[in-house]
Parts: sequence; C-alpha cells; structure tokens
Amino acid sequence: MDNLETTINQIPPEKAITQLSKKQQAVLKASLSLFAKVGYDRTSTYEIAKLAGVSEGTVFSQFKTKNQLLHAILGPFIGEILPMAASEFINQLQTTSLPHFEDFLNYIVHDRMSFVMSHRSEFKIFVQEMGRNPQLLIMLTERLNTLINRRLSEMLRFYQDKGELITWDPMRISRYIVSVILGYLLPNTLMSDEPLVIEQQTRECVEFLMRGLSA
Amino acid sequence: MDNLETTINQIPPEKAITQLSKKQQAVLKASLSLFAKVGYDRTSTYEIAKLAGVSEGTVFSQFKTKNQLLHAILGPFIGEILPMAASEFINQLQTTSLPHFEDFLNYIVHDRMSFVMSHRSEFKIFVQEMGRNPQLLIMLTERLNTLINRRLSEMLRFYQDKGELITWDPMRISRYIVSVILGYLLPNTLMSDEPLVIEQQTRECVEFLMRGLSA
Amino acid sequence: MDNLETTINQIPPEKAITQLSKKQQAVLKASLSLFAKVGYDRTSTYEIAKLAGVSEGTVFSQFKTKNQLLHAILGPFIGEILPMAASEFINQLQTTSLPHFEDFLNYIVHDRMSFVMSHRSEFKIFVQEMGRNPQLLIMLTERLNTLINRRLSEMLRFYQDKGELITWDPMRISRYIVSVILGYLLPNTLMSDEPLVIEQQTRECVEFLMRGLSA
Amino acid sequence: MDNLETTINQIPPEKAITQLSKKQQAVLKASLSLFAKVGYDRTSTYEIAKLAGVSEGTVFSQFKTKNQLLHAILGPFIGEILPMAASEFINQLQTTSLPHFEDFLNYIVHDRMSFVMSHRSEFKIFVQEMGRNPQLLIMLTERLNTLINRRLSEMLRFYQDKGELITWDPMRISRYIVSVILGYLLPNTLMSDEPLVIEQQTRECVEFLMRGLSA
DNA sequence: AATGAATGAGAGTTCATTCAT
DNA sequence: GATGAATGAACTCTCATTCAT
Repeated sequence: MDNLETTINQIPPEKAITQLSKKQQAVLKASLSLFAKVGYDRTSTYEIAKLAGVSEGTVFSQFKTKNQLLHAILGPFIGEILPMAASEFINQLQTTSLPHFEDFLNYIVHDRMSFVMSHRSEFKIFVQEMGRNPQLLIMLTERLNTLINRRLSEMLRFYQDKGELITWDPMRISRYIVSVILGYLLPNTLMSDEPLVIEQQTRECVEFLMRGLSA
Repeated sequence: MDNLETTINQIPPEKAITQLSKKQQAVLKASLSLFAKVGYDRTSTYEIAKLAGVSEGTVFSQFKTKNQLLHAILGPFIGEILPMAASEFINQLQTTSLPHFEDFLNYIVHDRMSFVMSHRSEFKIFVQEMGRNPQLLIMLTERLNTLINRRLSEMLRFYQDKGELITWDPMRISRYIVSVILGYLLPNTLMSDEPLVIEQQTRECVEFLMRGLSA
Repeated sequence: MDNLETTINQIPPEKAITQLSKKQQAVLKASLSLFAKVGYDRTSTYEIAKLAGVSEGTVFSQFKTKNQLLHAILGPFIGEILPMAASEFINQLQTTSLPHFEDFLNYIVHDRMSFVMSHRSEFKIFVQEMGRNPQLLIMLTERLNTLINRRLSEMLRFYQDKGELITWDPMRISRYIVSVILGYLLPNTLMSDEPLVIEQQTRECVEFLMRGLSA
Repeated sequence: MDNLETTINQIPPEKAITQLSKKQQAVLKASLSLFAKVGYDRTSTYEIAKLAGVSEGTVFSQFKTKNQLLHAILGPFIGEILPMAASEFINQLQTTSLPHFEDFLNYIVHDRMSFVMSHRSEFKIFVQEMGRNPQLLIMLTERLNTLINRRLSEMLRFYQDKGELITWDPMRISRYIVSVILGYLLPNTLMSDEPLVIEQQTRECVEFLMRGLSA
C-alpha cells in the first residue's frame, strides 16, 4: 500500500470518472465488484480485465498500478463519507430546519444510511482495507474529531442548551451515534445483498439514541 | 480460503496448542503477530519462518498449509468469542448473581471487553478476515441468533418482567449492546496499541446502555 | 534485432532526413538523444514520443518499427564513418596534397576526430550496439579490410617506398592508427560532455604514431 | 541499473562463488553465456533458467534480482581487471624483475592479455554495460588515474631516468599502452571466438609501443 | 497525417508448497 | 523432526505495435 493518505486528502475530482472511456469505466466497475467480493489482495488484475472485457494492458493504461485502482475507488468515497455534518450545510440547518435534536438525529442517521447503502461496494472495500491499513482509520478518526470539535460541538451545545441533549462530551455522543448506525450498516453490507429498509431502520435507530441521549 | 466453516464448527482443540513443540509454538506466535500487523494475505511464510526463527519447511510440518495456520489461530478465538451468554454459565447467573439488569450489563460488557483486550491480535485478524469472508460473519451471526433466541431471550424477559428492561425484541436489544461495545473496542484495537482502561470504559458504556434500554 | 546488415549495406538515403516532416525530425532527434543517453533497449517508444512532443502513433507512422529508428540513425553514420580513405578522394590527394606520411596522418586523424566529435550521439549509440551486435562490427571490419587492401595499401606503399613508413603489413599499421585515435575518442564521448580540443589531440596523436610508424 | 558502484568498490568475495550449489553455478554460468552473447537487456530470466536447466524460481533464489546476477558476474571481474599495476606487486617488480622498460611492457601486455582472454565473456559483458553505464567507465578511469599517479608514475619515471622511456606525461603514456592493447583485444573478443595467440600478439604490440615510447 | 486508446505477449519477481538430505 | 534448495504457477506491470477516429 503506497499512500492512502493522498486518497483521503484529495477532494475527489468528480469529473474524472465521467471523463473515462467506456472501457476504463468497465475496468473501474469490475474492480469495484471484485474488490468488494473477494478483497483487494485476492483480486488479480487478470480477473479484473476478464470481467471488464478488456485486455490486461488496458487495466494499466489509465490507472498505472493496481493500487491506483483502489485509490480511484476509495478516494471519492472517503471524500464523501465524512461531510456528514460538514461546513456550510450544517450551520444553516442548525437553527432553521432542525429545531429539535430529534430532527437533527433523524436527518444525519437517514442521510448517512442512504449514502452508505447506495455505495455498498465501496463501503465494503473501505471496511476491508481499514483492517489492513490502520493509517486509513487513524486519519478518518482525526478528521472526524476535527469535524466534531469545530462544527458539531457547537450544534450539540445548541441542543444541550435547549435541554434536549445530555451534557456529555461531544466526542462521546458522536461515538454512540456512529456505533449504533454502524451496528445496522455493517451486518447488512457485509453479510447480505438485500437492500435495507432505511426508513424503518432510521426510526429504530433514532428511537434508541433519543432514549440514551436525551437530557 | 478453503473452508473457514470448519474452523467455527470445531470445538477448539484446546490442548492442541499446549501439545505443540517449542518451534511450532514459535510459528504460531509469529503468524499471530504478522497476520495482525499486515494481514494474512500480505504475510509470507518466509517472513513467518524468519520471525519464528525456524526454517520455511518447519512452518509446514505441523500446519500443512498457510490457511491451516489461520485456522489454528482463529479457531480457538471464535470458539470463545461467542459463549458470551452461553449455556450453563448464563443460566446459573440469571437469578442469583445478577439480580438487576444493570448487574447483567456490567458483567457482560466487562467480560467481553476483557476477553477481546487480552486477545487483541486474534481480534484484529478476525475483523480483517470477516470483511473478506462473509461466511465467517454469517455463521457467527446465526450462532449468535440461536444463542439469543434460546438463552438470552429468557434472561432478557426476566429483566423485562421485572420492569427493568424495555420490552423490545431481544435481537434488537442485543444489537445495541454489541454495537456500543464494539464502538469502544474497534477503534482501540485497530488504531492504537495502548491498553484500554476497561473499568472506565465499562462504566461509560453501561451508563449509556442503561439509559437507552431501561423500561 | 531484425537485420542491421541492411543498415550497413544501404547507401544512406541522405535526402530522406531532409524530406522528413518537422514531427518526424523531432522523433529522430529524440531517439538519437535517448538512445545515446540510456541505450536502445532502455528507451521506450513512449519516452521518445514524449520528448519529441508527438503521439506514440506518430513515432510509428514513418519508421515502422523501433528498430527502423535505430537504422535511420546508424545508417547514415556508418555510411560516413568509413570513407576515411575512400575512393576517388584519396587517390587524388595521394601525391598532390599529402606528399609526406605525416601530412597524411595529420589529415585522417583530424578528419575522423572531427567527424566523430560532431556526431557524438551517433557514435555512442554505435559503440553500444556494437557490443551487442557482433554482425555490426564484423561487417565494419570486413569493409575496412577491403578498403585497406584496395585503396589504402597502395597509399601506404607509396609512403613506404619513400622510406617514410615502416614496412609492416598495412592491416597492422591501420590497426595502430585506429586504436590510438579511438583511445582519444572513446573516453571522451562515453564519459564526458566536454568538447575535445581536436587540434591539440591531433598533434599528440600524430606525434606518437609518427614515432611508432616511421621507417 | 541499481548501483554498479558497489560492484566496483567491493573486493569480490571469491569464496561466494565456490559456495554456490550446482544449480546456482549453472545459473551463473548460463547468465554469463547469455549476457555475453546477446546482452543483459536482451536476455530474459526465462532463457537463463532454461539454459541452466533449472526452474525460473531458482534463478531468483540466490540472486534476488536479475541485476544482482550481473553484479555477481562483473564484481569479481572488475575487482581483478585493474590491479594491473597495483600496489605491492608493482613496487616489488620495479627494480628487480623488470630492469628495462621493454621487460616491463612485455610483462603487463602479456599479463593483461592473458587475463582478458581467459575471461572473454566477462570482458564482453563489461564492454557492453560500459556503453550503457558511463558511471562504470568513469569510476574505472578515476581508479586507473589514481593508480597511475600514485604507483605507475614512479615506475615510469624510473625508466625515464634511465633514458629508456620518453619523458611524456605518465597519463599520456598509459593511454597509448591501453589503447594498443585494447586494439588487439576488442576485435578479437567482440567478433570472434577464436583464441588469440597471445605470445605473437604481445610481441607485435610491444614492438610498436617500444618504437613509439622509447626515449 | 496524426492521434492515443487498446492490445497481448512477455518481462521480472513472489511465494506457498514439496522433498531429498 | 527439521532443513532450505528447488519448484512453477501466478502475479503485477511494461511496451512495441495496431487501428479506429
């Protein structure tokens, strides 16, 4: 693994993917599918080429190495997995759209579940590589912490001041929210191919979290 | 990956390990260390041999294949990870030692955290392989479900009847307990090498779960 | 290597080069530079295209194969490296312009040194390929021998008859002349990029050869 | 080419070669033969394996890379090519065994010709790589210069003082000696497989050099 | 004429596994 | 039982060459 750090730091050049030729997109799609199914290490570039219906040389014409293929898949995903509660978007919601903590919870739980479910394969690959690449997890956590400290803590304090949220450390609160969401997503994405009924799961999830986190 | 199913179904031949010669134990230990650090696929048998201080041939004298090495490591671990709420042990606790749900929570949270922390490497390998081997996770879940339906549900009903536990589906309750525990264990085991202050974490964990799960 | 024999046998199509388009000339120039710097085998057509500022396809539009590129470079060079004492030109010099052996030596030493120094890159490529392509050297030698036997021997006899040149076999005499000239050229072309002070070197060279070859 | 510098600086671990297994020696021998015949770049490890009668894996079991194979061949050769006029050996010859410059010439011409002829393949590979690896030539020359300045110049001065050797710069004298020797060796080693009649060539060589270099 | 995406044969290298010692 | 040299299939990657545009 060369450097997944770069992957995380780059804002994904969204257009890049659409600029790819048909064959290159097939390569990317085949990689996505195989990496998710059997893992990065157990996928050979020969199998990728075969599934994509191209020659092995073609696999390397756009993405110079097998590792760049992984980056090309995980880069955009990582770039979008975190903004959960990011920047402008959140600030504006704060007082207007989400007056109560329950609204807030409903929003992010539903939003992140939807995102992951519509990127199941990327998520699975990400989870797999995470086990192998602590760096990946460490950086993600650091970013998450920054996010929480800079943005989220203000918001949480907003609800805490309103008496709707228990006055725990924002970090601790976030940990529980993330844990419970993942408790729904991980078994589903890793084990089955059935789509999740997001509305139902969100309701359950929020119900529990509201009990645990209300003031 | 031949067949990890066998791994799970076998009651771990506990004695096997102690029967191993010094060299074979060194092999197992080296494998454990390397698999956890860089992953099964990225560990070569040559490196195992070097770290264990034996010849490459010796690596294969006891464990016929590299995969059997993985089994020899994960087998016992999986065999012990589940009994969490298993069989005799739980039944006897039920009414005597753990009269209140909080006692029960305290017990299993502390118990499982301790277990995982004292088998960090095995846990890490398990998590890594899980992403790659859905079979592993599916079987584990099925077993967990059986366990919950047969044993745990009785216990939970016991606390529910006492009015100490919310009357949700036992499966749902278990999901939250497991999720929150893992929310503490995963970042710690995957990211850092610092030991966890189990007592402190247990207290936090139980505090949150009690709020979320009390009747 | 297809057939470098053809390269030697072809009278270099002098005009060919000037007939080439700007792009083709750029390709030839880039090849010359890269072949000389890192060698034919270690130069990829991609690098040639990049340096020439053309597409990879263009590299092959004029020269059908990479090998033809080598031929296009070495052909003219080989065609001109030998005429040292060739044909009409020499015959006419013989008695008129170069009455003494020292004049003769001065002439060819200076002439060949100048030629090589103004074709350093070609010379370097030629030397490199020679090691790999004995055919190249064999043919060159045969041609040299023919040249010597047919033309040069007459001339040398002229000076021998005048008592200015030792009465050794012309082949032997030629060997020493060539060796000593190469003794100056090789280190300079292979090792450094500094231009040779040809006048100075010629004087030294001739001084030594005169001592060794005078009657 | 990683680092041929190391090759030159290491005194060749002579024993290493004899310690090699039969198969490894076959690999070395096959490499020597193929590198000399078609060049390093145009020899594939598959061909080496085939010629050596071993599997391709075996080629890499002792020599980790193809390049190390080249080093293993050139290292010892380079280590011995220079001592021509080296250290103790020369000093002791100086006044005792070689009273006259002609004796001295006879000695080194014969000695170096014998050495190269008994290492034809290595010499050929060396010449080929030299064209591609200026570093190789530069270092060799620097060493040669050091050798000449430190040791040889004393010796030459000894003969100059005796009035047997022209009072030119030692560097210049060396250049001619080397050039003329190579003038015999290069065509023979590069072009043919016929053994050289060393005695005859040495006599010719010395005869010419004596004429050119006598005071 | 020029492009550059695509090709596929072949390169160097790795590695789990075997087996004679 | 232990060794480590040997294996050969499989791997990632390179590159001269082709061809539709």
